Amino acid sequence: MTTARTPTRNRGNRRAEILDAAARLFAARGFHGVSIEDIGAAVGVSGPALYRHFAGKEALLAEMLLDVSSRLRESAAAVVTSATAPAASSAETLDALLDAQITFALEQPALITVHDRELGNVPEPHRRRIRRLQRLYVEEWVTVLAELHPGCPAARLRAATHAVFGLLNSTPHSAGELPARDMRPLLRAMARAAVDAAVNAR
Amino acid sequence: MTTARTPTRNRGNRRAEILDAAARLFAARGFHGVSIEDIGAAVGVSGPALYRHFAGKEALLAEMLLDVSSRLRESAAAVVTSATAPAASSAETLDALLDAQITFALEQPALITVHDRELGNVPEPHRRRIRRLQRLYVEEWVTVLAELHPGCPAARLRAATHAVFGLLNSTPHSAGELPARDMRPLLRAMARAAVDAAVNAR
DNA sequence: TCGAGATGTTAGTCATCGTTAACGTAACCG
DNA sequence: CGGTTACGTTAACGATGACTAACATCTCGA
Repeated sequence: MTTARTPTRNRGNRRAEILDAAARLFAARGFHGVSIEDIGAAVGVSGPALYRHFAGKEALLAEMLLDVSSRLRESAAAVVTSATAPAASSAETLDALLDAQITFALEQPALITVHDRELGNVPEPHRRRIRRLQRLYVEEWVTVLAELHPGCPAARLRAATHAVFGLLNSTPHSAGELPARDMRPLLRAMARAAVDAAVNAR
Repeated sequence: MTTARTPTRNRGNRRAEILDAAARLFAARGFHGVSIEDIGAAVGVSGPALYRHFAGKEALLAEMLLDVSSRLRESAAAVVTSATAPAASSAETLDALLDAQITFALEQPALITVHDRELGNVPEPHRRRIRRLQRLYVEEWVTVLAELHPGCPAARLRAATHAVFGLLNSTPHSAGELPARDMRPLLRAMARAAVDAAVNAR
């Protein structure tokens, strides 16, 4: 519990440390169920110290969600654009998208949880930007799925995408059931099968 | 918007009306993001009137979750026991479980949402009972899945069950994307495929 | 008719919470 | 050195919110 390490402590890490602790707390008890004092205590400082790093509680949440949604979106964009150069099959691109999302869900369950629960608590300037990024991320998936099965209406593909996210983001609920080593292939297999079933019309 | 109908108004309905409104509000803004005043306003009375019907805010939540989890559990028990009499295949039993859960998710999205987010806010006497019912519900599924593929370890089946719940409960997120008429078969197909993929070892 | 019970209302309480203010201190830089 | 910057502290302030108290009203059964 001795927090100090060097006289000049963890310099830029405080912000990240706070964001990390806040994510876990928000995921566990919800945005309004966590106080500024709680977050401070989780990183070893107390209360109003957070205002040295963030403009306020909502700003903290906004930055957190903005970071998550842009990271997701960027990872998807990277996968898709890098795949267009060679004649990569849409199926392979989809697998890459799946793997990226699975990695994120397994490594950052708290962030994933907060990301799809707490958007409503972000004030309006940033709210729109986050929604936009989320929409772009979904559309990335929809585009790939559309190539996989051109006849399928976009609404159905969107619904299927959300369903797959629901499946993959269930990770926090089954925490501890299965080690990540087994969880990853299980989720991959289930998600792939679900996507195929959705895309192959009935 | 004229709320009165007969002089002797909706007698026993007030409680149900309150629970319904509270479920929607909790789903949208989280337990701590909703005030007693908000819930009262949603049913046309104001504030402390709720204490004529519930002991408090937490008691209201407890009753809501207890009701949901026992209804789910009962529906699953009914499906399973009614299926054992004839030589119903496990696959058919699983389909019945799936359909029941899909119906619930499509008809009561708010309840489903609150059910897997807000357990942490239920005080301890009831918390245990709700957890117990949830566990029994999951075990009902696991039992059926185990018959479907005896070699599969129970932990894997449990994880798969949670993943399927995640898929089916994604309904609130894709609200409006697709009409329920199309949503139901889509969810059914995706869930069935996901279950098969999970159970057939790799 | 009248008293009881069920169901509201408004006004107040007490705790909690987000945020600001005022103040320390240690490192760095001229 | 001396002063700025970065980062903390504790003490308030104001708002909100859960819950209680005191007080109507309406329906109904004896």
